[in-house]
Amino acid sequence: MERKEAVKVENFVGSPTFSSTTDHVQTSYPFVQGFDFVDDKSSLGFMELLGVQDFSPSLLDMIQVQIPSVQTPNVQVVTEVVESPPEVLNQPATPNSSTISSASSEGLNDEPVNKGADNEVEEQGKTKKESKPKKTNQKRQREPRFAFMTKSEVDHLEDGYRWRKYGQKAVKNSPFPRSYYRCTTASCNVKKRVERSFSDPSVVVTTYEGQHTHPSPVMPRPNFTGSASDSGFSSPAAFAMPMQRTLSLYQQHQIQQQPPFPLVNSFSPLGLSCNGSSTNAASYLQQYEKRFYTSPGSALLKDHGLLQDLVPSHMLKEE
DNA sequence: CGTGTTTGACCAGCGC
DNA sequence: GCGCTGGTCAAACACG
Repeated sequence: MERKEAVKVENFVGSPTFSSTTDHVQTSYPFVQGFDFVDDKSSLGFMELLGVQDFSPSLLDMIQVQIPSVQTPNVQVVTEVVESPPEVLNQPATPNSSTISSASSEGLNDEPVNKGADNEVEEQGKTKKESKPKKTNQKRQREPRFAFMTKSEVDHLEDGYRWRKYGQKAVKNSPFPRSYYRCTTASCNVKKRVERSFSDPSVVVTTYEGQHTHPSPVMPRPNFTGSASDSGFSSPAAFAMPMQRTLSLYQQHQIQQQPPFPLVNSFSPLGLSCNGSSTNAASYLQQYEKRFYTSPGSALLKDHGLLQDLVPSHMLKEE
């Protein structure tokens, strides 16, 4: 099954069908409200999962951007930053600034998190019942999460990392199940959830949680100076995550001197260091901006986690 | 044999 | 307290 998907991903990347263009690519940033398919309760489950509750239409309008297609892949991405508790999101949003977000206390603690998956694994030779002295008085803490929508036939999009599926649950009011994946690399507890939009079955919603503590194990570091030909990719891991779109858009905004949203999260949701207590979307943006614009080539090459794994090298080359 | 998926059961959080 | 739901575990299974 998974293998079949992998094959499909390859086709997804390289096939002429995929490279054919659509009229536009719609990209929404970076609030949950950006999920324009959220129009019923079925999707709310996901929104709740993301910890967002306010779905203001006006905000939605504000953050949605449509850009004309220029070599636009048939992909729709809605990038999203979800790293804040709802109360933080309710902060007055300045239209120009990246509204978004904000500091998230959630999951950014240095404190060891009692997540059932990590260290617990070793101790879990015992029965499940007697172990799991999980959270005591503290609420469950989560890593910052980043979600984006991708218009794709396949549910599990290749992103250069290796994932192990550890669960699948039916989503309330949705015919499509949600799959849970964990990074297979030891000591890396990045997780991701994949589900298909109920309203638009062609849209896959992927939510990443946590940060990779390692480079992509699948894709050899591409040589951005020309390793990837125009004809294809040497690795399936070079899946052309529509991030490229956001990058372009980001640059557009730069040119227009219009403070963009923290698209940085859409480039590399997990590749940035966000271990600070004051981490927020804006600071992500600043971080990325700094790295990207001070040394575009090297910054991208160096360590952008998903970015360099998701964005085809020939795309980056163009940037 | 190693790796990954499937799937039922379990657990915690939350609302009532 | 109870029921619902999301998230996770882990045994069984499939596959190369």
